[in-house]
Amino acid sequence: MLRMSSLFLRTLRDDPADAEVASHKLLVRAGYIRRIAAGIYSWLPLGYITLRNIERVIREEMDAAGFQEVHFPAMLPKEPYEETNRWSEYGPELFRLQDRKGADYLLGPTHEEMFTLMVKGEYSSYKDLPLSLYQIQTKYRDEPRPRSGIIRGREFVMKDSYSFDIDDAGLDLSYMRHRDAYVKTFKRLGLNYNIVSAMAGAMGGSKSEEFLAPCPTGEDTYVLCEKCGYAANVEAMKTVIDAPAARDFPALEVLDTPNTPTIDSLVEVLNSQYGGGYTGADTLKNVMLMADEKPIAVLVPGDREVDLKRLQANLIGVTELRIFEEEDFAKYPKLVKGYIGPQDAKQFGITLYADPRIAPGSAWVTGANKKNCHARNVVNGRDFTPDSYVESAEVRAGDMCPSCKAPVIIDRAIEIAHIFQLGRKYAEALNLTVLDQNGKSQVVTMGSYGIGVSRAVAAVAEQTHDEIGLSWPIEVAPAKVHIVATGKEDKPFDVAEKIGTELESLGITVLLDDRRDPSAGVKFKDAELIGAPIIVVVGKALEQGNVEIRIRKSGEKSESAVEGAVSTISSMLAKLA
RNA sequence: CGGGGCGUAGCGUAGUGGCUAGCGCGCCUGCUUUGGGAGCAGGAGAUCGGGAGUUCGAAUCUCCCCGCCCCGACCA
Repeated sequence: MLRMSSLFLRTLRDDPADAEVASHKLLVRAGYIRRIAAGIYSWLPLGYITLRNIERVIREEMDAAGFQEVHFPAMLPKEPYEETNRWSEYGPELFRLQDRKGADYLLGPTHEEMFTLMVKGEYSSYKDLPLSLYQIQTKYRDEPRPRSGIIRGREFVMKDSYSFDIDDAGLDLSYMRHRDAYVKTFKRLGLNYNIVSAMAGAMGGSKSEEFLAPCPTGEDTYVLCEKCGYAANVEAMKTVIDAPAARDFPALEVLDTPNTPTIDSLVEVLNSQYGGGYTGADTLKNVMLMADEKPIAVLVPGDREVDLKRLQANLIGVTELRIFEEEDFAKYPKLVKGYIGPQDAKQFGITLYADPRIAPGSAWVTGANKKNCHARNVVNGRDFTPDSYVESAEVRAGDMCPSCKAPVIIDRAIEIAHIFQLGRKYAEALNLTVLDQNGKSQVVTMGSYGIGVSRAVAAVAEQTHDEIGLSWPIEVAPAKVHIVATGKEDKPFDVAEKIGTELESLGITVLLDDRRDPSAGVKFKDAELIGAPIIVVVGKALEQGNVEIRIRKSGEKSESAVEGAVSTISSMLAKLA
């Protein structure tokens, strides 16, 4: 039983000056965490219990799914990461250090290499697979900008699992087993979340999903269809548009449009000189980019920006993408800045990509590749032909849901987990193979599955707190019941002690406020700030032989006879679970 | 890395060249109080982020450095 009289805890009346988001403010005020350096936090007793509760739930679900826990060091030698090239690819985000001999080490940002090598060291037959291993470990990433307290730290706790299979069908199965385990885990943690399709991207896998906990202070934006439940990362959002009606457009016509280097200025001139009714959406923006130092043009509707992240995620095989700079324009003098059109892309030696919104057969107003001139009735398929289509235009609220065509919303969320099918990238790089039935060597295929454990503490706090403090779900709370004894007599303290002891004997964790000095008000405020799901007040009601039971979340209050209090509380807890 | 803001006691803060750096919370002692962050009295606690400089005199002005927060870039 935790006792407030001796608990290492100091709650704060004021919000810390360096905190912005609710979880950060409240976790500091309630004495759960303290900042040590940017993105690096210490856990005080209440915080550490909470963190371990989340770990416990995760561990139980992992074990129940048949995954086995192992543990790696946080400090690792450079060599495995050199073999997969990540020693250099990870860049400045990797914490590096040297031993006394000058040998290079790193603090693990993620452990694919180590798991791969561990399995390689032990197993060599298809009969050993499938296998899933996991660990709960402190990770280190020197983030360019740690933020929001514990939500994005440079040191954080992560549960990472890896699956090993002989073939793709096995990987699919392992993936689904992890996905199911995550669904169970987050239900127990009381988190609201959406499972969102994501881009496997640089990790080189085929399938990837993120578990996003919606919350206004989240740093990830994603697309959600409230009608059918479709959810996708902005990068992975598929564009659907109604196919344009087939019709014959008049021949391409070059217009005199002086001083119209921007879409806005163009629309204004079009409407004043060439008949009204034009909007930005009728124009075609031709954005010049360098993809691995090769020029490409990306076509998007004039009223939308190119979303570089989205483009990059969908441009397979391109590692460096940047917008054209002055010197690039200097190398391609035929490109007239502000008046570029796709008509002459082939002639200029530029690869032409189009967003799916630039549908075949659609007609546009676009640059005429001549200063102060634009062209209209520029038809896709007649006057220009994209080399390929790629999702590149920004996604907006109101865009059509790809599965049910209802307008989608854009929502913010905290990424609490990411699962993906890695495939054979690491197994190949580190030569993890097993012999198959025919005695032939096969490269193992892998999946990788992460949960941000310390981040989950913040995510739960974000989703469950209210104006007066934290308010934990039962499985997460540092104590399920917070008993407050008030008054100056011994009796309430004795009764509180007795109820606490009985609850603990039933396996119900208790935080007992047995402090004699602070006034009742102080104790109530602290209890509300700390956020145990049930607050029991032993005080005034004792005159009638009662204790007061409060549900933290709903604010609901009731009284119960002292004798029946323990069973009342335990059945209330069962109902809250 | 670009832009903005900040750094004074454990926490929140006042103090734009002049006396011993002020206040609130918290902490200690005593008395009173005890169901919504109590009252009175007394007390401890500060290299004013660090260094250099200007000045008779620097928390305050100048320069350099360090750290922190926010927006952006970036980010399994």
